[in-house]
Amino acid sequence: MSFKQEKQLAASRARVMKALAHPTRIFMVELLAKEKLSVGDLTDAVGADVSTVSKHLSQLKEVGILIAHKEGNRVLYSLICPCILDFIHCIDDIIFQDAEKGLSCVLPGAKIPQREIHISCE
Amino acid sequence: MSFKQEKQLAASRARVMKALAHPTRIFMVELLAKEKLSVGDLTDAVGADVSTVSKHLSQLKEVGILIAHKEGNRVLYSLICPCILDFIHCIDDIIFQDAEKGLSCVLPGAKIPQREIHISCE
DNA sequence: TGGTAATTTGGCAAAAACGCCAAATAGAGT
DNA sequence: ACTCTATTTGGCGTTTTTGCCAAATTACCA
Repeated sequence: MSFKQEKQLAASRARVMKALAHPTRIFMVELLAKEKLSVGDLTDAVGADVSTVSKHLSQLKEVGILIAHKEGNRVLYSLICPCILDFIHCIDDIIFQDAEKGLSCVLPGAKIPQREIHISCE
Repeated sequence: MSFKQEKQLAASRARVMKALAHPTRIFMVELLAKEKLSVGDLTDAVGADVSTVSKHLSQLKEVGILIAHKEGNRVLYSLICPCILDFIHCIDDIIFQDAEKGLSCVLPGAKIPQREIHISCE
């Protein structure tokens, strides 16, 4: 792969990564891993302005993480690729490690939910 | 887990995610997955200002993705948690999907490198 | 057709991220 | 101590992201 192509790939990856790089958006992705939810549902769940939530969802849809379909009055969002969850849980390993080193900012005492499939971090 | 704790966890996750959400930083992480490299090595590899590269590396170190150790004159960085790679490759699934839908911005013809362990997307 | 609820869009001000320069720091060799 | 190389840090202008408001859009229902 050429240098230019490698850069391009990194840019694509960063684009997707960036869509996930926000507390509210990560939170919503996790909720959507369990079930389809409407914009209103998510707005209630995360406690932010509807328009803000809508824009966050657009970003996630834009990069292909979420898909939307209308159901009557509402728009239901759902997670396209469940592997995103493994993804997030891999991050948890890092957070956990950080916590052990006193580096992190996880709330002391907060338990990071266990996952079934563990991608071990050495 | 309380609402506040969930928010906190999402914030921690976003913090790590954000560190990865940059083309240059992702690129460097991938290089570092293969071998330890110095700031100078990476600067040459990515083609950016040294100070910029140094700051990018700091960010990755800050959140516990990289570790640094001095070797004589230089500072060698290396990847702490190899699962980051699975992580990145999961993103590739999304990019690939996007490409199929004509949504993405991957260079046409660019082959996304195959990985051994496939976390399938549905 | 008018009204209402759900969602998206445009706009804008505040905050954060970026990248380069110049200056400071740290180590190796002379 | 002096120099050279490697790296980090401070500063600063530019760009991007964020979040709220108000206005527009869409679908349902009377």
